Amino acid sequence: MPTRNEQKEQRRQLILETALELFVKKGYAETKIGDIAEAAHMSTGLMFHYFDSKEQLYEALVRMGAEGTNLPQKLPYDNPLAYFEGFLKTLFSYAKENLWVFHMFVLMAQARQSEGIPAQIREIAMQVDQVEQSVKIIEAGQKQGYFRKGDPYALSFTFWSSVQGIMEQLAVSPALLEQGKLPETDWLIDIIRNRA
Amino acid sequence: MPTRNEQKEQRRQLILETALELFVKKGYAETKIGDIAEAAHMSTGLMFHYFDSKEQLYEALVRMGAEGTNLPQKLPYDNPLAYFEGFLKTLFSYAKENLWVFHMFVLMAQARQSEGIPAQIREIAMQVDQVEQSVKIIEAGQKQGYFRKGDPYALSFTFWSSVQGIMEQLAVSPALLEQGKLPETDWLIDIIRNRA
DNA sequence: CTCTATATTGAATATATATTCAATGAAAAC
DNA sequence: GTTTTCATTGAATATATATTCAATATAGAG
Repeated sequence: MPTRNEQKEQRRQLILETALELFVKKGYAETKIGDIAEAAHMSTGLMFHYFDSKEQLYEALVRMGAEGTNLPQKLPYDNPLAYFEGFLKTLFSYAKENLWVFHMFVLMAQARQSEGIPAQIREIAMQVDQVEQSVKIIEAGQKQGYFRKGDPYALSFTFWSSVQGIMEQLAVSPALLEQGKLPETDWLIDIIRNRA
Repeated sequence: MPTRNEQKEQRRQLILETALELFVKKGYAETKIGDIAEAAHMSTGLMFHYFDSKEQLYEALVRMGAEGTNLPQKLPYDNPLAYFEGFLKTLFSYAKENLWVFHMFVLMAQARQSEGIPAQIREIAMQVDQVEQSVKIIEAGQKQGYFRKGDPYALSFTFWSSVQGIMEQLAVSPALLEQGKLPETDWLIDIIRNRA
């Protein structure tokens, strides 16, 4: 691959990373194309050489997120609690080294929930819905006694909303990471664990 | 009080409620003055009869929130777990009947965290920080064996981020409320409870 | 009923910002 | 070394939206 193309791809990547961070910190509308350009050390006009519009740039990010943030479908663990625990451990430790993971997690939720995101982009983000994806697992796990009693949807919703809240906080306050203030995965698993 | 003034106050209140809902659903910049006016069934120009600017309207909301969302300072319970449990119960049941409470809770977090909110407004919101306010209570409660072991700040942060995540979700999906999909307070208390 | 204050509107203005574009520079092709 | 392609810029344009304002309607005071 010629250097020219590599350069182009790197530049594109730089824009995506910069935009992701800003979109998460300030929201879609608050983030000006000029802000992104400045943060990426390039002229505003150049942004449009790489992406046709702000909306398309945002869409590119959401598409990346949709590919990467689904829950693994196969359970490599014999009990479903360990599945969630494994997911959290992986998520936290990986994100700690790759801050964009926090940002992406938050961006996807924003794209799903915030009115004012163009409908077609919302739909892409909707495909990734950990709450829905977990309901069946929780339901089955309840019968085996791993999860506490209660509406499976409410349990799933509570668990994932909590994770979401924590990811958001860490996304905007990375200082907490450096100080090792990360939650233990157990603390969160205990939201759904049956401790009878 | 003459009818004229009452009318004015009601109108002002209507604007505040409408703006609160929209600011939470779409964010500060995404919410146009025209949107608020339309949702409140009035002309855009009239908004400026009641508030000098969009920023001042937002500030008025944050000031209201700063007065209302601090944690009660006196513990009317003999054990600190019951304090948090009482707070959550009150919060959820009251918010269920008064949706603006969800919105206000979320708005305050937004104002605190989102860059792109004017600095002086951020500062007002910063005064309300449940995480900081709870650290000492948790620390003391750990010694008495009520709370699990671990960094008190991390525990407080985890608990409140979880609550935050849930409030956000409920603020944008009130349907969950109607379906009774609310979390049990126990599920959240178990994040911090010591179950040795 | 008349007058005054003020609530309300819709259009005008100012400003911010997304987007376009002509010009320039630099790298690759030949 | 010349030509061609494309990255890059900064200024120009278009558009959206906050804010202002002159005009009108309406409610209360006298």
